Amino acid sequence: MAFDSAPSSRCKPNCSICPAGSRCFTGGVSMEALNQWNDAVQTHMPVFPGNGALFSAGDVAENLYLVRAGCIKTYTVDQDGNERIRGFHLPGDLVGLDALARDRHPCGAAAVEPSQVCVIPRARVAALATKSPILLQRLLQRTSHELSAALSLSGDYTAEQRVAAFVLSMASRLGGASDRVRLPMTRRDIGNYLRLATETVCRVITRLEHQGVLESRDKTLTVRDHARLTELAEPVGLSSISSDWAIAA
Amino acid sequence: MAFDSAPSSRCKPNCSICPAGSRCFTGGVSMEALNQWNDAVQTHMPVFPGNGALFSAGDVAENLYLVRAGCIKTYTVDQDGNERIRGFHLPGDLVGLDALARDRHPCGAAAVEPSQVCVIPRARVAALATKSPILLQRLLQRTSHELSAALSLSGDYTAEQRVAAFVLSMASRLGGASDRVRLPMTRRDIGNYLRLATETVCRVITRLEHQGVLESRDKTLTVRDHARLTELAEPVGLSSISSDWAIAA
DNA sequence: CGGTTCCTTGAGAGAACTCAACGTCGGTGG
DNA sequence: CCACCGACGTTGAGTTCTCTCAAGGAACCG
Repeated sequence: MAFDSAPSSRCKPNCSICPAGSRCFTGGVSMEALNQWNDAVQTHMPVFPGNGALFSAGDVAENLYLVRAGCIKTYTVDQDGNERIRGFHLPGDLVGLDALARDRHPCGAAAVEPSQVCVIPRARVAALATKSPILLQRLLQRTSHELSAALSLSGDYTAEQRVAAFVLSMASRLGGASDRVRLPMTRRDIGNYLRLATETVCRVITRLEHQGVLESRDKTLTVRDHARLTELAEPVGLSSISSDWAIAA
Repeated sequence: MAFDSAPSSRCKPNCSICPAGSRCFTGGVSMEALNQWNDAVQTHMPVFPGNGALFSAGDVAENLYLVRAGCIKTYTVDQDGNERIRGFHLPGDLVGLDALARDRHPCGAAAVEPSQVCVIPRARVAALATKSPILLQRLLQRTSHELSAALSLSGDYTAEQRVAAFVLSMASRLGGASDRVRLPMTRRDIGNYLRLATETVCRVITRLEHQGVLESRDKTLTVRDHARLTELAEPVGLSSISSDWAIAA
């Protein structure tokens, strides 16, 4: 909410030199559509953990955000004060999609690590969607991808399956070709997102380490047995969802 | 799949006399938008349980469907053959939204009870979305509502909370003012959807009956203690999602 | 160098699952 | 007409997985 009204930076971004690169929402669209989109982007700005939220649940949805760098989590807070993390948004991801059809944000958003987001006024998004079919399609696409991810996690999977799917999903979305995955969020956040106790997340990672599937060091995991991890994650179906973003027309 | 290519009925529906009435996706839009929508509706047709699916996961998404009457379930089948129900679609609900941004259906759809659906060719939907902002908004709205519902159920709630939320959600979506709720699907389907064993669903309903909260008779439940049921369901937040469809502009 | 947060490991408890059995209902065929 | 069969709903008993509670160590910060 603090940032919504008072961005601390006001430089106009240029999509062609964005660090999110091809992982961006706009990846692969025509130059014309990209320029339309770029025109709609008002500014980009930094977001830091602990410095207040990007926006809070119930706030008037003024903007749509696009993660340039870092990691943004969205969450709801129930009346008992318990946080429920709805998703982690990585570079190229949109934040605030679920407010497109409403006036207000149904969830809050905050940085997990020092991050940067592009700001797109909501009115510009709506206008753009009617002008550019490809961007409209992308919006629907991302929204339905989020839907699929949510549905995937709503299954009754074991802790091992959930963690395996999460690791693979993050690896895929971060787009690195290497086996190393840096998880910027805390174990508590991971557990909250996967609906597991923090301790269970730790235990599972330890167990997978003993089995030679993973290696854990600080916040970085190294995948040692990719086949086994995939086998574990397969029923959840989370990884297949995030990886086809770039492919779809 | 069978129906996708060979509808057994070909009568052009008229939105103004539809049994789904105001609960429909189009509820409350201008007459002009409604007519545009009605033009896009190709036909309506019956769907029966056990007679094959409306469409299957992986099928080319040719149409969007709108439930006129009955109940349609959408589901995925994992490689072990286990069905995972993603949602129940009641009169006025759209089926196939998650395929809007793709070529193929990510899930299958089948009737839970004898039902009727309107058929809208996918190409017409896309065209309509760019022409009519209100219909586009409704599409995004419904998609994000489904997202919210999925996220609600992904929480780690107790069996009692899940069942309570489900009953209230169904009651609200069926739109009846009475305390009676007919659940057309089997206990197995309910359990599958809520990620509970069939037996657990039974036990919970029995327990709620003993507590004087519910009364169960065949497939119809009667809510005796609405306050208690709401209290139980509240943390899940499922009921609040489905009930504001008619309100939003 | 205290204080805080995060990560990790252990022990016990509880909720839901699995396995199993039984009653009911509706359809089928002898 | 009735026996049989399968699907569904319900209830009981034991098991398992994850959570809760508890504690210790490591990293970070004022």
